[in-house]
Amino acid sequence: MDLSERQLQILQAIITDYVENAEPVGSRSIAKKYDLGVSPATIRNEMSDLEEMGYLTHPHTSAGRVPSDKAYRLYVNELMKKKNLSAKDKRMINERLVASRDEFDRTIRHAAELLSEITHLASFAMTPATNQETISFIRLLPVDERTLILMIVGDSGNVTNTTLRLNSPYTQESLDLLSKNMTVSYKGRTLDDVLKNEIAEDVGSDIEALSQLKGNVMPSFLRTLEDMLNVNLYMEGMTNIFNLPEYTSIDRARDFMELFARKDWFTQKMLARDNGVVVTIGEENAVMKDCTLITATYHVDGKLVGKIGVIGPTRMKYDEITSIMEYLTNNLSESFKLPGSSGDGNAGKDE
Amino acid sequence: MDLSERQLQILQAIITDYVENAEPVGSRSIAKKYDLGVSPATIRNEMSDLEEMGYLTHPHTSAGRVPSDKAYRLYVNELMKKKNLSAKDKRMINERLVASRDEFDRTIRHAAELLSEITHLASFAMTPATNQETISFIRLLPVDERTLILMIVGDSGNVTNTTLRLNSPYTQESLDLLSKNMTVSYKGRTLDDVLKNEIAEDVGSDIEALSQLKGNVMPSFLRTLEDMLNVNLYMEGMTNIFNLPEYTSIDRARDFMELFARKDWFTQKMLARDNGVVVTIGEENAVMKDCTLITATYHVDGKLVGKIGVIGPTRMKYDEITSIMEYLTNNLSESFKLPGSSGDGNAGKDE
DNA sequence: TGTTAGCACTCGTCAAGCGAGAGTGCTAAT
DNA sequence: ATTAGCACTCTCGCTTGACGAGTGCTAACA
Repeated sequence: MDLSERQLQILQAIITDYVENAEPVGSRSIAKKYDLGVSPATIRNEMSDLEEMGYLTHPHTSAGRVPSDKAYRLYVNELMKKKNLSAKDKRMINERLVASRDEFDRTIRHAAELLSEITHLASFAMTPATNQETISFIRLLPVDERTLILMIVGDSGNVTNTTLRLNSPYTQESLDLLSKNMTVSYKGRTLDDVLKNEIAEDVGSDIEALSQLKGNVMPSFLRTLEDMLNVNLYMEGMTNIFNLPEYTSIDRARDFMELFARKDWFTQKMLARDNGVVVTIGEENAVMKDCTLITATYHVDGKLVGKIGVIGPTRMKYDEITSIMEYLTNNLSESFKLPGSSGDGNAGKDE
Repeated sequence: MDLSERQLQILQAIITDYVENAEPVGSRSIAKKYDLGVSPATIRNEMSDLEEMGYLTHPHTSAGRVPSDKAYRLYVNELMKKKNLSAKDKRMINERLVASRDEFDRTIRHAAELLSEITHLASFAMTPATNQETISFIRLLPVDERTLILMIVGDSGNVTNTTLRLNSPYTQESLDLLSKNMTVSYKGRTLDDVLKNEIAEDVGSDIEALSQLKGNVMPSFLRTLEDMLNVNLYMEGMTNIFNLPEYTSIDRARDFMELFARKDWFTQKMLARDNGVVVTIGEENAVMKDCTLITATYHVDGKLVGKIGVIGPTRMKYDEITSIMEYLTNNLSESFKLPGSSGDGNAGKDE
């Protein structure tokens, strides 16, 4: 059963008012503030119907109405109009977001800070998931007779390296051989794949020196792969929620803060979300049943996908926040194109 | 004016009781629980004197007494007896603290987790400050015609490296030359020194190619030094404080949580503290005036110094917590000795 | 038939008042 | 110097009553 035009207007008014004031809104105040051309009594009747349909709830008999998750969902899907960023917010992002590929993590973290500053909510940002990245080549570089650098180059140009110190000296030949050896074995395979299957694989080799070197290198190799796979999560502005009336109860505040302590879990949940701007409201979301979570994705070289997000009470300015996040992720994606590339981010890439 | 034996006993009893129950303690309950052989009235008189001397305070006329910062200070300095770790805590540390030099940061973080789990308070751990570390040598390693690895080796064996991608190709000779060049310039100088003075120094060189390469490398070099200097701070168990009666007020809880958001500032404050086990109570400490902060130091190779710490209300079990921290830092220091070294951690080190 | 005015009713909040309980501080007796 | 006794103070929990906000229903109206 569809809602009438008037019901939609009333619902919209209630949502607007409640988002603003965080207090149950009554029929009279709607009639006064929003010019709907009907009396409070009529509004009351409509409200009663809306409540029956599940769009509104009632804290207690004589309180005003509060929008339900379902109402917000309707609002986000149908009623919400795209909002233009305020000049102030736009300027803030343009001036303060100094994105640089070289300092990837710092940029990401910065974006999260900015996001929480603008929205006055808690926010986070994650570096891209790299489990679909494939290995281009592996190289071992000599440092001194017992020290070497292990370098892994991924297909998106992602380069990671670690320094290893062995218990015994190695030879230059075995180093070169192992480099080739490993490159042949792993080239084109995804990090995920290698990490999961490599433990079982045999390390054996004909040449004694090589075999020994490989035995020394493999643990570091696997650990480095793991590091490459790790998604970094930065959470910012968690304490912002203390300013919101819904978090004056210690218990809710505590629950919220627990997110901080469960970063790994949270990261997993966020990785599982779809790309693009995604809004999950209240019960819809698996993280905090009484919060709304909005995530958006940015791209690196038009390929790898990272996420940023905002967490707050279901009562939030959906239109503004989604616009801000869209703008911000577009900016990030633009900054993270390969240098010199113009279009899809694949030009100028050759190994 | 010194305290009498009886006054000390009473003070001790009040502290013990208050630490346990978090409620103002009255004369009657002390007389009952602790066998001091005097009546409540006598205790009342003594309490009154103790209050006059500043060891106790009075929330209001008809409440019991609460120990002041000064009382805790006296307790920590004079009254407190070293406590043996409970077998349970000892076992927990021994079993769960898998310290490994290779995964330094993870170990440190783990230590913080453990500490907050045992003490049920908020805790933190910092990686060592490296500002006194000196540079041993610098090396540039070729990867492909535009990519190279910059490696900086410190005197304590600390190795850091970054991958650089240049806009234009470089030559092998200029690479070798620059490596030597930089090593000569920076060998023996502290990271701090180089970082502070290098921006001013002239990049100029006779050879054009070298000069250009150097211009490309220097920014990364400086940034990498900065990374080496950065102390990592891990905070754990912040939400533990929600279980304490002193943090049922949202405002205090918020103030506490703000620490999370001010990690840089916090790190600076912690670096400024003395080594060893340091207890600062309430007003004594510059971080949170109504908290107690206990820090302790661990050593790496008997040289670099990192810190772990506990933050909580002034009402805490000083004896237990200091013992735990001492035990934990000893364990860490032991684990972070150079492999193969026995005594001062300087054997087996040769470049 | 949809809309509205009127009114009784419900519920939460706030302030005031009261009694109980805990603890002190003083005084006088030991 | 210590202690028993007692008046006094203050908090806490409970109840009460007034007030305000808001609803839901009914009857009148266009």
